[in-house]
Amino acid sequence: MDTREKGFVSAETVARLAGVSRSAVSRTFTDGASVSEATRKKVLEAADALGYHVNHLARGLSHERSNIVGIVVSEIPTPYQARLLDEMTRQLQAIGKIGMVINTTGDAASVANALRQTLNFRADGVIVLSGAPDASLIAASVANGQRVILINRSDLIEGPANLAVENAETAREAYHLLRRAGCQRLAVVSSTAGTPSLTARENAFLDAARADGLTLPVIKAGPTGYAAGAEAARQLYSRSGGPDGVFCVTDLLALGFMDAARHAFSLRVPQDVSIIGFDDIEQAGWESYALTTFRQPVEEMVDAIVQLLAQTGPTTWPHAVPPIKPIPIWRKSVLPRPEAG
Amino acid sequence: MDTREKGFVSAETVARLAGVSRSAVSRTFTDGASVSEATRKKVLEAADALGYHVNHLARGLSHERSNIVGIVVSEIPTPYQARLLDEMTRQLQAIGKIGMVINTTGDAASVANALRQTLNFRADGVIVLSGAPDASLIAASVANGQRVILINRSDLIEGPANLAVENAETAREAYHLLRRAGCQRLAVVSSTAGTPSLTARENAFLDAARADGLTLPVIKAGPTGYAAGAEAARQLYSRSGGPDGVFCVTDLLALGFMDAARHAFSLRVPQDVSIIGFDDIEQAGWESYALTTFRQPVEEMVDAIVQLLAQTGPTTWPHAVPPIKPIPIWRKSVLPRPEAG
DNA sequence: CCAGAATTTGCACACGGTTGCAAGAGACTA
DNA sequence: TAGTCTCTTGCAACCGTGTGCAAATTCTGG
Repeated sequence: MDTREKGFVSAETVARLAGVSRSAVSRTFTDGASVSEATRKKVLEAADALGYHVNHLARGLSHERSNIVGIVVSEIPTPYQARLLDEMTRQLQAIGKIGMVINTTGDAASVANALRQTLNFRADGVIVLSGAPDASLIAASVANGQRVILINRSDLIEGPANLAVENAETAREAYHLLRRAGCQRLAVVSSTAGTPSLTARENAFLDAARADGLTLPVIKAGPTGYAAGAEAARQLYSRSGGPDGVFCVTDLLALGFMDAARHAFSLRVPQDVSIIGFDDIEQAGWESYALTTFRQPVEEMVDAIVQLLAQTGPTTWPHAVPPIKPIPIWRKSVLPRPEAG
Repeated sequence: MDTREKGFVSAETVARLAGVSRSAVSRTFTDGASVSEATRKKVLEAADALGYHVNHLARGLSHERSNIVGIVVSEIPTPYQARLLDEMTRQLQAIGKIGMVINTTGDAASVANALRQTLNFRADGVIVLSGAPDASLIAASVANGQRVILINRSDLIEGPANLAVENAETAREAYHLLRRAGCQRLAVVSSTAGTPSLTARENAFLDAARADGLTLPVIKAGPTGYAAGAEAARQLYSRSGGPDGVFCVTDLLALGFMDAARHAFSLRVPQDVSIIGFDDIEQAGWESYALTTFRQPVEEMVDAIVQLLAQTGPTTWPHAVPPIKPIPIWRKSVLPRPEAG
């Protein structure tokens, strides 16, 4: 071994051991730099012996890219968020970048802090999965040359790209699915979280119903998915005339709703009530639920984002990235169309 | 606004605008440095006008701490992992550090790469949640002064801290719980993933049974939790004499097992079969499952880890951090003791 | 108003890399 | 052998920040 006791080893040390200049070491580890095969070999051997690893922080100083991408997120244990985070870190690594996740509570101050962190670390870009960042702060990020990508934030600010899912169209489709299944008394279940996506789904469903002359109850029984869904069922079925068709703006809400409807009110799904969700989280496919829902094509979404991040060039885009279209997944929580039975 | 068009603004620029030296700017943003109130004010105003943010990469160069902590993980969408990741990022932020997550496939090469990344970014420490890192690579990390914390890796290497959960003791407790519930034909359900934790639980349960003169079937029907659990049930019940008491080394396995037992074989839980899990993921508490299980005290675990990371001083510890004790959570998937009924 | 103490400020170097530039080393041709 | 061309190599400047040291300024007390 060597005599070094603590701290990281630098290119200087490697250079001395290999008997070359510090530049030679640098070039050995820089793609496309000019080094002879002989010195490269000497350098690699010395580096290996000393356990040398290029300092990316220092590299990021002179180079303009840090290869760090900030991911601003909240409620990581939520299946949908976790899935997104998984795909995101994986694909970022595939293009040589690394994700720095910043866990927020979702409120403005917390998100502001998160954005500041990404600026402090000179991140190449920020992906905002949750929370509604202040417009001025986003402007600051963009002004500093940072790429900002918002997911499903409806704020129309110039500069950041906004990856949108077709919430409204899909909610309308959900409405017609339930109608065609023969449902008469519809209801919408949402949560008090009130993110732009959820509100968009809610409103589109209500609008479609209004076009048919119906006004529907909307229940928001709490902030978190499963519990709020269960509570919504309790409220809706505690008196007679409960719905026979329910659109839950989130799969988690749907699963909670289904469990409460079945166990607290002995309702059968879909015979007594048809339930339709949104997201297609893994649990929606479990045998106890077999939830009919709309899949968010996470892989495709992340792919679109990562491509934006990968390209070099201008750091602002027209914020109209083509919206992503969820895919209907038929399982067993919605009655088949009468004529199709 | 200002005339700067692209790129980040540096302390130099702020200094010029404020009419002070660059040192003054640096000191304004350094805790405990000596600056007069007047210049601090001038600097802060200029910084605000320009959108200046201290460059943590540069700061980490001279300073010994980067405030980055690597988190090596795989299968993020798994509820248990997601929960751990959530708590980890949250608590790291609370002590002023930031988590850089590296998503691995779990195999040796992938983990090796992950560790190299943390060295490249001069992370203050690495937390390895999954995968079995090569001993030599860990040694390299430790030699470079990086704190390494392994979670539930049984490898006894000098240097890294190893946070252990009492897998064996808890599995033994599970065995006695099932026996006291009156179960006669026991089985163990595990996965082909074969991580040290899972194997430890498996073996301890089998050993306890062997002490009673029993030999038990162990089914490993696949790598991923839910599907492997369901498949295990299919294998065990496809011929007569299936178990009336099952220990699933993971909650996900238990939920899959339960679903298949109920829906494919019309078995009642717990009347026909008692099922006990491990982890206490959120879904275990859902009404459809009401799984009796052992909770891993994630918050407490992460707290222990973060405390190790927070302290300054030597970068190696005696690897005997006091092991964490899971807490039994009684729900409805195990028969109550006969005499207690 | 002055000496001395206390505080603030700027200079210059360090941190660990990258890179333009010019000089050096071979290789090839005439 | 000289001349030209190509490939390597080292020097030195730079990226943006922290900080020891000495000079400059302000404050305090007489």
